[in-house]
Amino acid sequence: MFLVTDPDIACTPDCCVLDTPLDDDGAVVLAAQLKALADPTRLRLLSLIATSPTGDMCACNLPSAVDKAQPTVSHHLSQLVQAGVITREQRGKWAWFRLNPGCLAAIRAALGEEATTARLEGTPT
Amino acid sequence: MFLVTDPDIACTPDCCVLDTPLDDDGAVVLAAQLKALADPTRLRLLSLIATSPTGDMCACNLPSAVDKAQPTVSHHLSQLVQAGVITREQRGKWAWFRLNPGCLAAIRAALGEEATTARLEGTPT
DNA sequence: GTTTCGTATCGATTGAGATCGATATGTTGC
DNA sequence: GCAACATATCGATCTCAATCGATACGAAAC
Repeated sequence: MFLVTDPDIACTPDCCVLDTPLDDDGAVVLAAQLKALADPTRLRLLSLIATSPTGDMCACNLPSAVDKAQPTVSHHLSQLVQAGVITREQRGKWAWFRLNPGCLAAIRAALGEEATTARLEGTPT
Repeated sequence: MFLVTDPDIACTPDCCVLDTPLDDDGAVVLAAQLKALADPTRLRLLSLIATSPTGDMCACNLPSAVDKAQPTVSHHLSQLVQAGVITREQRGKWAWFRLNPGCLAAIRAALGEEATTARLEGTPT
């Protein structure tokens, strides 16, 4: 299994699938990023955290919010943190999570910038 | 398993994880889209097709290009077509594949538009 | 220290998916 | 019709991941 622990590395897939053919290593890294997002429960957790009025969310509220057991939610949150999509902060005995917007932006960039898409569609920029 | 066959449905996850909390159904649809991309071999196939000078690619060249057996490549191409990311066209006995740019754009949109990310980062638009 | 509570880890189960050899399907050319 | 070739499907194997009960870890309160 491919592990990404450094958020700076995790969130800079400095490639775009529409620009140059993806090499093997680049494909593995980007696939790991996408895999972290490609689960309904993780997407819901991410969305709950991202849309929170305060911008962060306590882990204690999440199991009931997504209707999953506490170990399951903890597992998914770890995956999201490891991928760099969210960050974890310990406050007393509670764990709070916050979106790392740059990571999502990097993934979007790897899936093609607006300009590139426009070029492929023949739309003048 | 969740199946998406209609490209129009497949490519319009009309939600954004950063705008409103994702409901269960929306999460399943978006996760299916991302799962189609979350594989190194599929990303390489997608990249090869997207960056081809002519914009399309014959299936006959792909197994050697990604160093996988023909059934494996056929399987992955089917997944990409089913997800709506690429389209298939039969020319004689050859199958040609082409990028569907709108699908990638829709996925990027579901992962947050630039404006939304800027708002979360506090950057004035 | 002990209790209480929140979270992470462990262990087991279950299901999904990546891979490929063998084979079927379909198209072209003879 | 048949032969040759391109692609898809089948079937089996193997690996990985989602889930959750039980339990360990850790912090706060008493």
